[in-house]
Amino acid sequence: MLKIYNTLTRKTEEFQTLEPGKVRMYVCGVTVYNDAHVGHAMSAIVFDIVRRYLEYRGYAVKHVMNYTDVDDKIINRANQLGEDPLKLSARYIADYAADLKSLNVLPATSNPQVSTTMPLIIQFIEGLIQKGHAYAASNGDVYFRVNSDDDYGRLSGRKLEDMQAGARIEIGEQKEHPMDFALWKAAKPGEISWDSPWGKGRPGWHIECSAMNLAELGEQIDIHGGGNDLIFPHHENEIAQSECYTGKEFSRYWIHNGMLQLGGEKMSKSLGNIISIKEFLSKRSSDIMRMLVLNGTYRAPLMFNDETLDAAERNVERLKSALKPASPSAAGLSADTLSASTESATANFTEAMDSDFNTAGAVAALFELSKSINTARDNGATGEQLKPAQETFKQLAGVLGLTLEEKKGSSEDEAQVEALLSERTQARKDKNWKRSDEIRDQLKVMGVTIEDSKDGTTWKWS
RNA sequence: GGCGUCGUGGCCAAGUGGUAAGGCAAGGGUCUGCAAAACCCUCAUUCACGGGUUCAAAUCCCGUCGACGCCUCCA
Repeated sequence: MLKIYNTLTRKTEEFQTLEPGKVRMYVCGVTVYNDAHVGHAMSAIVFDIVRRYLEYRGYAVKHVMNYTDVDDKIINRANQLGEDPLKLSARYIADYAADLKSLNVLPATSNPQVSTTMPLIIQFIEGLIQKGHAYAASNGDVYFRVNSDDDYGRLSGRKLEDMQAGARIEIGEQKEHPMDFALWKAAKPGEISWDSPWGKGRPGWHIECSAMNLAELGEQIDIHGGGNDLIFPHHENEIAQSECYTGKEFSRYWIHNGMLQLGGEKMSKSLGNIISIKEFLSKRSSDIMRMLVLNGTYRAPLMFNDETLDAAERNVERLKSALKPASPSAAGLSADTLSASTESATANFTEAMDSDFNTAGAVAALFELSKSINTARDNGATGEQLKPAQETFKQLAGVLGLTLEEKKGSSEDEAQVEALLSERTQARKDKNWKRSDEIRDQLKVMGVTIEDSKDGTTWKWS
């Protein structure tokens, strides 16, 4: 039985879907105006794992991830670059999709955008006004009336009275209550805008997600996810809008990932301590990023530094070792030692993942199995004997989204490596250790690691 | 100041009442011409601190200290 920690109730609860066998999941995506960073990667990977595991458990998952392509920051950036804001965001949407692909994150079932959801957003706001949950100000802004929602604050555990200290009404805003938030913002001169019953303008940040949820998944969903920095105000406001509009409970489970920590601080655009996904992937593999996430707890802060990354890299290498083929000279094992360990590893894997996606425990189960496979191979197991365990191993690693693929080089480089290796093999036959070690050093510089064994020499790019 | 999450070995970290998973690093060993990889062994009587509940607590309760996140945009 799968259990999930629900931010809404602050408890770990049994997972039950609205509709048997089907999961409707909405995850807040990114605002597209510059390169995505490894913090975004963490979030994308966390929910990719959630999705993959739900599918492994037999659910049909409808996974929606939005793109915020209408926003102040996009407009500012577009002005700086002298580019059309929607062109700018289209560019970064393509860019982010490519980043996700290189991180082995499965594409969402759909990726709605604000700019193409405009009629529904307007309809949504009109509905809220009709029900008395929103009001239009004379300047063309529309605000959500927080006092009209008795439950306001229940996701973040705040009370309106407590929040007023920090709240301020900006100059030019015409709010009834300091915590009222914008559903629609009147256009400033020269800004991109859409026609509405309240004049030209554009949507506030939160309403888009409520509208897209409704459009893509209906009035009620099973899982709503995002970074824990979105709990307030974004998700709080989404709940308020959606529930006031439909009169029904919006999402049953709220899942929030913790923040990536760089030097003891959250990595974020505003702090400027950013490492982009592209920059990361130019130095390390996507499996290493994913292993870093798997090694931790998705809800807790994740330490991102050379030490934790090096450990993740070693972990990936260790897992890869389980997939090495049997020795060609293997005599075979007389007894089957692997099927029992395969079974127990699978059980441990599932048990861990069932406990609120305990990926660290799931990886530990993979290490167990990897050790059993390697021991069997060392003891002379044949390829046939290793195969079932290795297949299970690959399947479970795949549920976590690990590729366990070796790096690839160009064919010209490979030809050169092969030539050097055959020279080295001859040198070793001649017991010319000096030349043999020279070649090994030379290959090392080229980025090639070699391993000698009774059955010959194997190599890989490192 | 308010709300929330959390403090487990050198590092990352699992474990929410029954006597401390796993990985990295470190040390020793098997194998190897030497390496590398793999495998074996060693590595927290103790879970921030102080009280309390219990036959029994890292796990529950109270307090203290500390870290991080949110309260403005943020995955």
